[in-house]
Amino acid sequence: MTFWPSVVVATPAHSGVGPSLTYRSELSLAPGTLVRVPLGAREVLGVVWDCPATPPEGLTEAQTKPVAGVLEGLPPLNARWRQLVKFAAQYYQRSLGEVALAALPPQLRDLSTVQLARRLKKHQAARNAEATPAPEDGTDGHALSDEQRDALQALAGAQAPVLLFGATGSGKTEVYLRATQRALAEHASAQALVMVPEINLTPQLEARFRERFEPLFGTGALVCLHSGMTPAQRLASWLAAHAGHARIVLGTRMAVLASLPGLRLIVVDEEHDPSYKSQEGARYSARDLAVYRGKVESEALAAEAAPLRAGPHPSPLPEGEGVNTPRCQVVLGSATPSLESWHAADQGRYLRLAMPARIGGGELPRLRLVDMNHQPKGAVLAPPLIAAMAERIARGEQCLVLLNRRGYAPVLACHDCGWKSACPHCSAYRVFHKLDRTLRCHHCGFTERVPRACPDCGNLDIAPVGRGTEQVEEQLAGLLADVKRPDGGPARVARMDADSTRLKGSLEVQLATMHSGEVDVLVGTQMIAKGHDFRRITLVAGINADAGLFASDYRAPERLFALLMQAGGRAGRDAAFMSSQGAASELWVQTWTPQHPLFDALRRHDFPAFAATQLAERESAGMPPFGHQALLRADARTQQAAQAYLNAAARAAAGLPHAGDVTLYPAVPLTIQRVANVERAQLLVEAASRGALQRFLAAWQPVLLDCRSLPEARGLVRFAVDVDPLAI
DNA sequence: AGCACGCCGACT
DNA sequence: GTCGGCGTGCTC
Repeated sequence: MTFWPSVVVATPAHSGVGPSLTYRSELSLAPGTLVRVPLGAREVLGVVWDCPATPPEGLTEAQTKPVAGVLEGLPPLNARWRQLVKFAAQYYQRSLGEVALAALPPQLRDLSTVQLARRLKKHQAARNAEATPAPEDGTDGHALSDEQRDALQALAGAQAPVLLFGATGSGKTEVYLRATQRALAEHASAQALVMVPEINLTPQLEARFRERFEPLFGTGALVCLHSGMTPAQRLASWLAAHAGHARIVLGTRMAVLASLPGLRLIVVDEEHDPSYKSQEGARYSARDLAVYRGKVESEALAAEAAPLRAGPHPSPLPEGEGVNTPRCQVVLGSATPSLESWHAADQGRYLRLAMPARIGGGELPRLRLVDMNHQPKGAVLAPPLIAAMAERIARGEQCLVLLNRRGYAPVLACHDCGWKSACPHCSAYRVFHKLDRTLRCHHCGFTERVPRACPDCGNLDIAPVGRGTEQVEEQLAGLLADVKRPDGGPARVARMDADSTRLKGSLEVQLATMHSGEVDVLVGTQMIAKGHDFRRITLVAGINADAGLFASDYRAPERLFALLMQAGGRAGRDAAFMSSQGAASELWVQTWTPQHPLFDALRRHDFPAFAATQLAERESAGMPPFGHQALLRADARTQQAAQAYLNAAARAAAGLPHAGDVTLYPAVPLTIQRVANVERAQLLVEAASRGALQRFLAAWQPVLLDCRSLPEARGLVRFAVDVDPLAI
């Protein structure tokens, strides 16, 4: 007997290959089976999507090739996973195979069936050797606040995704831990997925989870899944999750697509963070997919449970809507939720649970706004801020200084002829890095040694313009040179950004010097605002915080509010230290627009009020979450070609079904028009509803392929659709 | 995406 | 005379 499995492989939507390819097989292959199949001249990894016993219409035996091999020892990917992948592919306008294969560990693609079998055997042996510890009550010694208790109780009965709106320091992590513990206790094969926005944040959360769950489930029960791991580690983690051996998967956005057959809980920590939106390949939102995945898993669990309860042995549990129905809970946590999630909670689609108070009764930092219009001209740091920092250091407290710019200065310029350190490959300036005397383009990576003199006129007087973290570190060291710590030592300033943490392990080293108190002032980019608990910080300063407010991005206020709230949350986290110091924590913000209403809400720590005003503005402008957007992006050798392609695609859209439900805007160049010698342009699509946008995009897809071959689009390098873009 | 086939410039 | 550039086209 012959079967005709339809197999998805990693061909992109624009390759012209349909959603799947049909092969031949002597065996019936269950949907979700991983196979190796011939494709052109090579052999690739594929996922069986369907396996009928009759060939599809119009396909002869001669046109099909046999399946080359089955990856033995791997259970098939289940129907819920396949539904998630199918939804993601459809929603984000990508091919099924591209999403499916991107969700699998890359090494699975390279390994032969024999190599894989060997690897699986090794893992099994290692697992057998590992002893399962005697179960203990892992919650011993972890008292809950009333708010945490209430939140957990509400969470237990929630039939919708939960938006955990918890202030910085309110103990959201403990809620995640308890929710995980409860979910895992439900069933011997139950699994939990916990996501964080950045790789940097995994180590400390991993430590918390290990400490709590290793005594209960052993060392192999928790695995991490993120792009910072080696291919072998990623494969091992993925296999453990897929086999169900891993009870907890902790990872970044990619983890949302992991195979988790026993999934009962999904936590999305810092759910507002833009890192959850993928910016290349399939541009999915891991947060949105988490919500969808929770729904799919819950429906499957309910369908499984329903016939049991209706069966001959009725459940002794109380009857009623939803009571004790097993489900996969989704928890979105943030102190400054995304407006999308906030709006969903307003509408009752999500259950909002608030934890406004800090653990131990600590106060949130007081806002100190510095009007830079009234400060000495050219001052990077206002004198009152310097004085406040000096005072704190003298008392043995620490300060954080936030500046969203790496390097010494964003531009190097010649005052004589007007030369600037432009990148030859991008429409951007190269950043002056004083430490290694280089000019570096942060967009394409092009790096050169700093010229001794102006390359255009030979003038020796070339100077940095503007300031970055390196320069602020240098200036602060000078300004605080005479300040003494309580131990009599000089104040010490350090810097932490992507440059200082590039080497493996250096992040940990820098965090350790901060924790030990060696460092008094830490200057850094966004990365210092996120997650890290430094107990002696009492002052946080955003020194060029509102630069982003002048950008045209309509999400700028939301992002600034979240950043400042998050940064401020680093201060005064240790209530005992604060009361022993007798000092209040402060969040200093240097701004040229102190009258901005954002700061009023920030002063009151009133996110709900801020969200309400932002949502009102969005509603009147028809912006998300009230309207829905997609971008068509084009990369080309010339800006003209990029725009011509986009405008041709827009013209061709006119006759399409559902075209009347969307608005297409003219093509425009991106803010940074050229990167690595590729010209970039985009076109905005707006619709009143998600459904209308989806229907239009589906109809548009083939047109987008056809338009590539138009004469005016000559020079087009690639195009991509970005559904629900974060920036337009 | 890969990888082939295919037609034009600098090297043994 | 070949090696190799990347432009077009196909993959069950």
